[in-house]
Amino acid sequence: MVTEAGLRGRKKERTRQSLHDAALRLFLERGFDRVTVAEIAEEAEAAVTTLFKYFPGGKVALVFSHEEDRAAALADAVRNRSADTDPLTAIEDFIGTRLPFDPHMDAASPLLRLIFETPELRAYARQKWTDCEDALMAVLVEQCGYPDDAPLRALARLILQSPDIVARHSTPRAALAMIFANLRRGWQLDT
Amino acid sequence: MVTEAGLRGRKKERTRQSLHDAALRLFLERGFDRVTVAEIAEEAEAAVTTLFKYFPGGKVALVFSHEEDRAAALADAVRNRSADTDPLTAIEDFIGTRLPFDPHMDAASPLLRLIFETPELRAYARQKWTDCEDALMAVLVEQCGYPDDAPLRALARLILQSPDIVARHSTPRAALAMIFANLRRGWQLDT
DNA sequence: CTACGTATTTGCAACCACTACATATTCGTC
DNA sequence: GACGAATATGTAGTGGTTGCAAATACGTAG
Repeated sequence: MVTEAGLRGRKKERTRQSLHDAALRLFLERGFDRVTVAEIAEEAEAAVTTLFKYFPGGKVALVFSHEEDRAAALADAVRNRSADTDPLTAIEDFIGTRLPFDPHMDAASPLLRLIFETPELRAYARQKWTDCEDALMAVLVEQCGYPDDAPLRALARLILQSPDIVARHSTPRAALAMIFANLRRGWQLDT
Repeated sequence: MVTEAGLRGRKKERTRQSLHDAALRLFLERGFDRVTVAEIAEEAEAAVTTLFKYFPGGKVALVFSHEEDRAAALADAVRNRSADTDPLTAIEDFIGTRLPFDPHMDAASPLLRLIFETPELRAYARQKWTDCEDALMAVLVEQCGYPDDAPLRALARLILQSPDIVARHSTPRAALAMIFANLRRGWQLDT
């Protein structure tokens, strides 16, 4: 999403950023539930109602400022994969790029710690993945021959759990690979 | 859990039941988020504070009155399985007994419809399963030889998603069997 | 540069889930 | 019947979230 042109657009972006920054600063300083939305608004020099206009997802959404249409991106990644790549590998790669980068550096990242240790935030992050279920299943049905839809829906569901599963792991990518190896063996999609 | 003896115990049970009944009646009549806890308390002739004393889980918990220590029950089911049953089958059977019974009868059940169509309630039901993750992984580690813990944690996670996955299915048990067949092939535990 | 229409912001009041606390009531028991 | 412990109640919050009408700021046409 590109920043709107004009003074208005710039101010909008600045306000959004200001709210996001204020929220992160206060959350990291005091912990998620020791900060009120009123305080965030004040710190960002905005009204509470403005805050909710920018982040309809509420307090939790303030942490995740850069939203993407992940479902569409995931579906694209599978459809436009290179010829020598099977669907599951394309999905694995896609998820891999959305994972915390360096295991040691990121494990120490205060923001990741905050998200990991705050149930509400973790649930939100997880749901952003599971919201892709319908899209993922659609693309699986389209790309893999399979007698029934049910196993593919189950597979989609299980795949979308993997980011949250490996997030607590010390080597997320390795854990992801292990899960995908087992899923591949279990479902045998190939085609 | 057995009802406590004496007048006191009987009244406690009656109050709890009264709150549960009132909540279900109102929820089914108007929908979950069109009912306030104040209304439920009034309908049950109790104070709001009393309501929260009985259901610390809040509004959602009012729907699920009979709580069990599911984690312990699941672990027991695996440990005390008959000699010719493997761990995964024991788990599958356990989950099977906690699923909605008759597919046609239950699909029409207003209560199940309510739970299914109310995100908050579905999330609560799902979490009661996923809360068993640690216990299930512990028992898997104990019962199955496996080089690393990580795949078993992933397996536990995926297994505990299955109840929610198959809940929307027209033939939950068949769907469950299919998922477990794939998981079995994928993880190859067999001991 | 000015005035007007529209997008955005603001403060206010309200709703509701949930909690802390002090007070009252009820049950079991002596 | 009286006393102590468990339970219930009402009140008064806190805090997230929303609706609304008034105020403000931006873009633009004249």
